[in-house]
Amino acid sequence: MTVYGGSGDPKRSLELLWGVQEEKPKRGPKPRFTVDDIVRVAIAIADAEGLDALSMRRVAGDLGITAMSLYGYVPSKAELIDVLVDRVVGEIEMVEVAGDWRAKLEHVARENWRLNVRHPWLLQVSSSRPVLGPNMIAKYDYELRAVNGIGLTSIEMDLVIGFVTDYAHGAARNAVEAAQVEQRTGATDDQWWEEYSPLLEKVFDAEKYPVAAVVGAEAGAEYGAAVDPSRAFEFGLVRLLDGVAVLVGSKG
Amino acid sequence: MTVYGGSGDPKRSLELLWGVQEEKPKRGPKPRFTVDDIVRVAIAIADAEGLDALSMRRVAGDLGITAMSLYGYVPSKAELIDVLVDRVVGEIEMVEVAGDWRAKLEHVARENWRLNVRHPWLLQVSSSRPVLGPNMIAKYDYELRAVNGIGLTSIEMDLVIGFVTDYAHGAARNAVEAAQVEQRTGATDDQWWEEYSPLLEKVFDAEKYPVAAVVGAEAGAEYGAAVDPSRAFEFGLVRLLDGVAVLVGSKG
DNA sequence: TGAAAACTCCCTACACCGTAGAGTATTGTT
DNA sequence: AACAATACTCTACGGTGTAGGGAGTTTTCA
Repeated sequence: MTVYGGSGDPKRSLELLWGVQEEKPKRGPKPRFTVDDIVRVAIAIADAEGLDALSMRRVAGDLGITAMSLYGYVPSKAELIDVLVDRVVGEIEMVEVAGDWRAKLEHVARENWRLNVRHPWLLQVSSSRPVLGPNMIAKYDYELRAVNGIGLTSIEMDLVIGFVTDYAHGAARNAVEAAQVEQRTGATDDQWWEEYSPLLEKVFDAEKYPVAAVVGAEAGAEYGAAVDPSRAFEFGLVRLLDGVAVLVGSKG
Repeated sequence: MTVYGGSGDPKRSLELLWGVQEEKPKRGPKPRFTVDDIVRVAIAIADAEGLDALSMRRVAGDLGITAMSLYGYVPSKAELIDVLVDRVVGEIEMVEVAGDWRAKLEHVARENWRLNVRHPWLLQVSSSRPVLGPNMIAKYDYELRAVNGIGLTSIEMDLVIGFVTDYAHGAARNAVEAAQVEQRTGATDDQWWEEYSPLLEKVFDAEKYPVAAVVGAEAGAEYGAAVDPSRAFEFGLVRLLDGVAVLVGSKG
């Protein structure tokens, strides 16, 4: 279900990511493709149809070769995914944001949100022991600079960045799932609720759960759905920055 | 990869969850098991070996029957997972916490964290349009009561609870992945880093990324690893509650 | 100018997955 | 005893990642 990055040979993954080339082969037929071709096709598949659709057979098929031929370019699927991740991480807009740390940090959160919404399959790739490709490192440095020189220790800087990026990932996950659920089930939120609510009313005891009854009803009416992920992101972002502000303020 | 809850027939799922029984059959052989037996076995498998190991064949095998026999109890795997989720959600400790909203909200966050760490496969089940079983509803009501009567609107209460639970889920996800990566790769963080760092040093340009170099080194030394998810959770929890406090304070 | 080496790519196979469809065994009712 | 209803099994399909071995193509060296 969840796919794991960094599972393959770290050496080979790093070589792929940083373009370190062992001396290239002299004899034998020329490869028809490059790793770059494969990565491009793979990202297209994952973006359009999700990580479930990204199989070795599918990638190979789109290139016009067989699954096993890919193993001449890439040691296994795990390393391929490592490369995909670092590739799209490079899409993060790493501009110098005018203003204070808060403006910069907000931009960091929004860029992380955007990245994950644009490439939802990223949310399914585990990030423990990530393979540190060039774009991943550039991103880490860029994000740290948002909170550099405002009185935080290195540890605090690292924790704050983790806090912000994790939040953005979680919020993006909710947004992506909400967007996909309609397509997956073939029913809009309205249609779903129309079928679901009469069934639920038979079993839900509004007297036993008065708070849930009131809040659930009001929230549903306000959102026009069970949840509104985009609004939740904006709401949480303010709380989050307020919370960091308390920390920063305590250093002054 | 990600598994989707609530994909099956909502009617049948709700019946399973709320124990609504169609009149039970008179003729034919007695069922050997109950849905409860199946759920218990399935949770044991998922807890011990993850959601990937939870196949219909595996559950059936553990019960001593064949995969297809399960379809007499449960319409499909999707509904089974719906039931699993509501079942473990019932483990949340819904006690009246002494103190103010902050103490209550902290308890909510910790219980969500604990639940997801204890049943890591929960993190792989999509939560859009969740099937609202009895335990899910009880949890929602319980959590809302933590922020009831402190001047927030219904919408704000809903958003705050979403903010807190989403945070706990994300933090738990990191903790679970960090714990699993060692088992999965057969290498401790130390071993991994010993093999990885010399390779990375060849490609990492400390002059190009001075902030990342300093912070990464200090953080690594402090944690004794690349990350410390438990510490990150505690750190973020304080920021998060501080941020909510700003909102609550503005209502006073 | 062969022959051999090196390389890319294909084919087959394995053990899994969820579940459709059809068949069999067991039980209760008439 | 006959029949109906149910529980369960068996087989099959199209999918997964990738191991192993063979086929075909290009370059190098004698």
